[in-house]
Amino acid sequence: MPHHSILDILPEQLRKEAMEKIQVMRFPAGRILFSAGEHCQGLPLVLKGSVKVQMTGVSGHSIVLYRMGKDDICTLSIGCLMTGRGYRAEAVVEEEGEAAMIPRGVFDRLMDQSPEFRLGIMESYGRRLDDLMLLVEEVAFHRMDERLEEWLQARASRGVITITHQELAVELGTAREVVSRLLKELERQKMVSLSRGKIELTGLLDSSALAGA
Amino acid sequence: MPHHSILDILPEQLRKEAMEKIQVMRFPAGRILFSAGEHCQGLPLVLKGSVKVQMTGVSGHSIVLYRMGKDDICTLSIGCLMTGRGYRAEAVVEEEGEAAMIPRGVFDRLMDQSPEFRLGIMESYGRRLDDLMLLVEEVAFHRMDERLEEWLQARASRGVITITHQELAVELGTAREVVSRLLKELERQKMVSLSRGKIELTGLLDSSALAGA
DNA sequence: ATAGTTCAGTGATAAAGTCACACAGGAACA
DNA sequence: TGTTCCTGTGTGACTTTATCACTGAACTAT
Repeated sequence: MPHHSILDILPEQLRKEAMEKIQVMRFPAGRILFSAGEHCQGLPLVLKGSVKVQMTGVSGHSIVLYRMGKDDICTLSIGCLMTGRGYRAEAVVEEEGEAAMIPRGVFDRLMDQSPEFRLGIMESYGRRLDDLMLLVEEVAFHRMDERLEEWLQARASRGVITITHQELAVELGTAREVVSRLLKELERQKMVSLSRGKIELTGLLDSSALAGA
Repeated sequence: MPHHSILDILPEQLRKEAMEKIQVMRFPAGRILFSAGEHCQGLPLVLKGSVKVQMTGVSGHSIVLYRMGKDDICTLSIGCLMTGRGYRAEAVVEEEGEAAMIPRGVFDRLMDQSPEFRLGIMESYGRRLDDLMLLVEEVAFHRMDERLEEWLQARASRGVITITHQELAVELGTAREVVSRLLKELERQKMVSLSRGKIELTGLLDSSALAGA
């Protein structure tokens, strides 16, 4: 493996000590790591898979804030741990994977002893800040039809996406009806073909066709 | 003073070493600390006054992301320093004040040697994350008229606010025309009275009247 | 006073969000 | 093999917000 987890690059002595107190847990897709209002039980460091973090507004509408992948530590949890306040958002496993649950004491010790670990934490924070700033800009200033098309293209590894309009609305932070209408318009333009719970990219949006051509 | 700067609580030896390499600078209101695209020249730690951070979208519209106050370190700068990439946003001094410019080496040393400093940094990051998450929720799900009223009330220390509609539009991440129309409607409802560059709170919005009563 | 600049107001139109409801596709079950 | 139920989708009507294109008002400098 060319890539090591942030825990693997610790000095041997420190690593051994840490690993004794860290539990590694497997998470199936769909598993909720924490919900809004709950209190922090330890810092999840994602080792494999991906987790999406979303929040629900007073209106009851939700929006996906960002995703965590390999070597991301949950910066939200750090904040909750420090302040003792509950989570403001919810974390849901998207691709099954595993995470190391780091207890507070170990976290403090690693921050104290390892420059590499510190760097990893700062990078996680940096990514989160960047993600959120970009999201604010998107939500505030970009048109919904463009955002939808971009989202579809970004996930178009295969030509078919399995998702409901409601879930897609949460991804974009809008209402289900808006997504349904925009998708219908894309279908009229022969860019997608729709069926229950499924979106097939067909026209200019279908990058897999281009790759295969 | 009951409150000490994060630098004051460092152990004496460390503090002396650090202060030798840290420049304290005064900033007048309106002064731009950094602009989008620029590269990081050092980490500003706000000692006094306040700084607003705003970003401009491709469309040319801007939005205020968050504000920094006493003891906030510019988390955006940490990220820029680490990755070597340019700033994505712009920082403007709002209330004149002063900031300590911490060079990279000193920052690394303080992170290594001082748990108190580390805690301060993590708290700054936590606040930023919180601010941005709340902002996303606001922008995505709240109505503009409510957001405008809340903004006005939050700043209504005195009954008069000195701001142009354009500046207010940037605060809320919308267009100047929208602000003008909503304000005009508030004026019809006797909540405010408008004049060039000035908004006077008069009706239910005027908390200073309540306090004085 | 005059010219130039910044601010504010407003109509027309397009995009997006809300509300209310109809209907379609599957799953479960009799 | 229907019938029932649930979830997902489509759509009309209406409101709110964004955009475009102007007009005119208020201040500034000469």
